[in-house]
Amino acid sequence: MLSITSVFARLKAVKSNKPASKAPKKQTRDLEKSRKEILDVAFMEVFTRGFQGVSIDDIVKKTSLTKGAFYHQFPTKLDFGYALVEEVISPMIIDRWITPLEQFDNPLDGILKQMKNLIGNAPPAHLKLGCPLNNLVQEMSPIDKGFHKRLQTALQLWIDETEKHLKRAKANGYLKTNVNTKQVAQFVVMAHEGFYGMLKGLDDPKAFHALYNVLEKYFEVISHH
Amino acid sequence: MLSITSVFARLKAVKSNKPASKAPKKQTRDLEKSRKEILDVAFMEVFTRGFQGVSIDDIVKKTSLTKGAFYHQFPTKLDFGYALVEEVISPMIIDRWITPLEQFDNPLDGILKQMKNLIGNAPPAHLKLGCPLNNLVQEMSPIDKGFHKRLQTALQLWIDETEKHLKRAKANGYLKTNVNTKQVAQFVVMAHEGFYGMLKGLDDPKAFHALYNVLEKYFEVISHH
DNA sequence: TTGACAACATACTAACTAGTATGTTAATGT
DNA sequence: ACATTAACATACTAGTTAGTATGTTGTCAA
Repeated sequence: MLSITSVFARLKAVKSNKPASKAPKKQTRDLEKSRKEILDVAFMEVFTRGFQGVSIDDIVKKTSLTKGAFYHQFPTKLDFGYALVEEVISPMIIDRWITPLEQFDNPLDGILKQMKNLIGNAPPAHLKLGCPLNNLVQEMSPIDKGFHKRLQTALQLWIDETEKHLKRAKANGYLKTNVNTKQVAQFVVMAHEGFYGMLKGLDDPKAFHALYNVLEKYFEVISHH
Repeated sequence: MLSITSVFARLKAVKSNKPASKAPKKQTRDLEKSRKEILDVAFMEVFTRGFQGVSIDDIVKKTSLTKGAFYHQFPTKLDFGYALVEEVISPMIIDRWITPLEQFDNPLDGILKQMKNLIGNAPPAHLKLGCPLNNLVQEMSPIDKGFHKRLQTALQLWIDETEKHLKRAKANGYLKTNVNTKQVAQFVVMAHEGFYGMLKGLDDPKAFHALYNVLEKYFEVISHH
């Protein structure tokens, strides 16, 4: 049984759950829970085979539900894809790449350390799948406007949240005052996508360290010491 | 030999029914020519809609040929995809990103200038399509071994050829002697893919300059002056 | 308790898909 | 000049696809 959390062990449970939990009500029908189950299963399917490469029949077959439930949640396959971006992938980015930075006094260290944790130490089997967001950007952004819009929003969120921490780095005196935080934030997110894309294409496990070293050196250049 | 010099310029180009320039070689059947026509048309289709998003019927419909010709050339859709990578995309990378560097005494300048030419000055409509190689890497690399192998070869070619010019840069005294040319070559190719992916996702035309400036600054750090 | 409706399940369809089977014709060697 | 075959064209198939039509049942307010 594949789930998001089993793949990304560090990913905490996100999103809402059912209303106030009083008595253990044995619900056999729960709209939100069903939506979560579908999106959870579908995430892995789309992640591994692409949006166009996955059929709705495939998804529901891996679910405890049926096609009726699917189309009760999502009017069309595209709408389902939009929900994937907004309700699964976007929160995941925050959880994996932004929230952890809060623990670092120097966000630059946090960015590097997190890259090492989540990319450098990832098993090759995971690296071959790339980045869920980047995959969808490359595949669906030019094909469908609705996708493009939502993927753009997700990317911009990542950039904006990264910049907040870079501003904090500047305020804390780690970052030189003349560096353009917006530029660096864009570059950092670009590097994430580029790293993922590269490691997906190449098989060389040493490639990460090569890329990482370059980024590290760049960070030194823009840092006070 | 396929030499697609300006693929991007022929977004709207019609098929080139070139009458023989010299001897009136009025061939109505030409295996190589047919292969070229199919791959040429198919490249744009796959480029815009993805490999899985394009059907063989779609492709042949945009061709002067039919399905019979297609399957006479390619045993299966996958084999056709492999040919796309090897016969169209790989030569394109060399044409667009490697060969132009020969004209530069300082290859680092050439890399930056070429990025500005082919990415920075590209019309937004083209940027939205991303990079043909990167698109296929993200979409097909985890799905099919044959694709993965050939895409990896193409990427490695790009890296290796880039490194050759970086070594030349070092020999010419432009690059500091202590820099690892292989690392930098990997980073440069990663940056290309990252740039493309980023600009595909975002709509901001200024994003290129932000990314470019960072890369330029990094090049200064590793350069003699 | 009982409608009433939300949350499903099941069965179906029209369109599309990769691939095949088989026919047709242009080129080529002899 | 003609038989052979490579280079196609045409017609078809079995399987898949997104989406729909319609039936069933759990849940809850009154």
